[in-house]
Amino acid sequence: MAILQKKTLDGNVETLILVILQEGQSYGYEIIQTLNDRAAGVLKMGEGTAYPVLHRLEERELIISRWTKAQNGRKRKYYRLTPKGRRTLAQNVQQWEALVQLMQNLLGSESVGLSGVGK
Amino acid sequence: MAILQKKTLDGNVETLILVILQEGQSYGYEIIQTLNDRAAGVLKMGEGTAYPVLHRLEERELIISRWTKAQNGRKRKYYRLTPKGRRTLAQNVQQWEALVQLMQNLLGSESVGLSGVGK
DNA sequence: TAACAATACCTTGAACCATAAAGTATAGGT
DNA sequence: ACCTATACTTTATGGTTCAAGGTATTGTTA
Repeated sequence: MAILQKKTLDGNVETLILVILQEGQSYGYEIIQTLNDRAAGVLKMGEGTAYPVLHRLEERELIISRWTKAQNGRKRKYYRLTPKGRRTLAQNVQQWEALVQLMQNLLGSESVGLSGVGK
Repeated sequence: MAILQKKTLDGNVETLILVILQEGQSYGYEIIQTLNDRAAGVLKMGEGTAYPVLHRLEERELIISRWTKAQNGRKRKYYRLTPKGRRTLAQNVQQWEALVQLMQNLLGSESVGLSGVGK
């Protein structure tokens, strides 16, 4: 059960968060849980990673926030995508797909992985 | 024809170079050309990116170098994988595959990309 | 022959990113 | 009274890519 290391994840956290928000508004704490849940053990994103990214995204106007008071009495900062954020997400996905193609292109020919990594 | 941005590529240059070297020994200048050729316009890696990575890889003993004098009279520093490098490559590939699964998992449900990125 | 392009290496500085760690605050349960 | 879970924040650190600038040699072209 490989846990994704920092360098593997590098550059994709932004996209991951945008994807979650594309499915509907959410707040930091929930976004982290959603991601870690859906990643099924592969990902353990901490708050120190997610919150700075959210702030960066808002500064770039890809998302906007709104403070709310939840039924449980807690304050939550809900985020949702802006049109600009939607466009950026689509571009990120294109970048991702280009990278996948490149990597598959290079990894494909040789039988790398799948062997030789015994404990 | 999307050109891979820095952040997209982040963390994968090491793997890319290890893959090339797994196919046989090579030297910096040639590795760069090979990668850019095979990337077919998606990647334009510069020397300032590749050489530091090669030095880092050698320091970590994932590759070893050997100076040679080529037929054209030029000096080349040939690199080849060490067993440790081979293991690391295999691990990197595993990490990559885990990331691909995660991303596909999250991107799959919604129709992201493929539209909305005009011009 | 002088100039240039291609080959081949190197280093430095800036910018960016993920992350651990430490901190604040509140609600609810034991 | 204490602890856990929820919820947000900031700072400091280390790692990465990359543009830019630099050296040196070979072969080609004006």
